[in-house]
Amino acid sequence: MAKIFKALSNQNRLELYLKIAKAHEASFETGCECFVSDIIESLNIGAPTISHHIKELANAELIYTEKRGKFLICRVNEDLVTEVSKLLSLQSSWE
Amino acid sequence: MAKIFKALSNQNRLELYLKIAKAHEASFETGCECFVSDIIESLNIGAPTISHHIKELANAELIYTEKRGKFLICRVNEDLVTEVSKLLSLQSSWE
DNA sequence: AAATCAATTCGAAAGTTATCGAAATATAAT
DNA sequence: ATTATATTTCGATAACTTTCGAATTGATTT
Repeated sequence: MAKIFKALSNQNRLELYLKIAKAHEASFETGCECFVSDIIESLNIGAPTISHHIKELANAELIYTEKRGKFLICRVNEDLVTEVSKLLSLQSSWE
Repeated sequence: MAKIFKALSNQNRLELYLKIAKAHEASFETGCECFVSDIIESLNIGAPTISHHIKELANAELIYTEKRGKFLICRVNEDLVTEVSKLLSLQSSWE
């Protein structure tokens, strides 16, 4: 569980995740996909770093990735986010 | 926000937080308090490290601390946890 | 087949973090 | 007053992270 928090603990990685989540939302009807190449421009870090961050998000299972041609597609793992959310909600439901 | 996740991204620190939360729950009627000295024994790290971790949790505003005599009392900041939980819930409410 | 484009791998630099033991501080108990 | 207890500060070290540029791979376009 700490692993999941760790994946979101870096500013750029959190933004990356939120962008994937947002793209997910925007393209819901077209299949919930997100191309990394679109994201690279909007974050102020290089492609190798993004590649590394994506791997960490995927490793924490916060996102799923899939190679399509020369592009990489990212989708959020909604179930996991729901779980984390539930754990935290539990923590604050005692009053 | 990444700061909050970072505070929970270390295994020992997360356990520490959960113990504080749990003690909080258990001692609700007696004032929602938690003594650090009780926790030290159950985690496998030294007192200086615990002191450091507590400072980080407090710095992220996940907990409040208060010195009572020679003891330190920790309380969880329920509002903040609720906020994080809400943010995450939003992320997974698109379907 | 050559050029282009997206992404990855590699190696390195700089910065941050977790943890420790020893010493210090502050409060409480004897 | 001395001793014991809880926590903090300090300095050090080892491990980890973020980020980069250069080189590489794999796929598409020309």
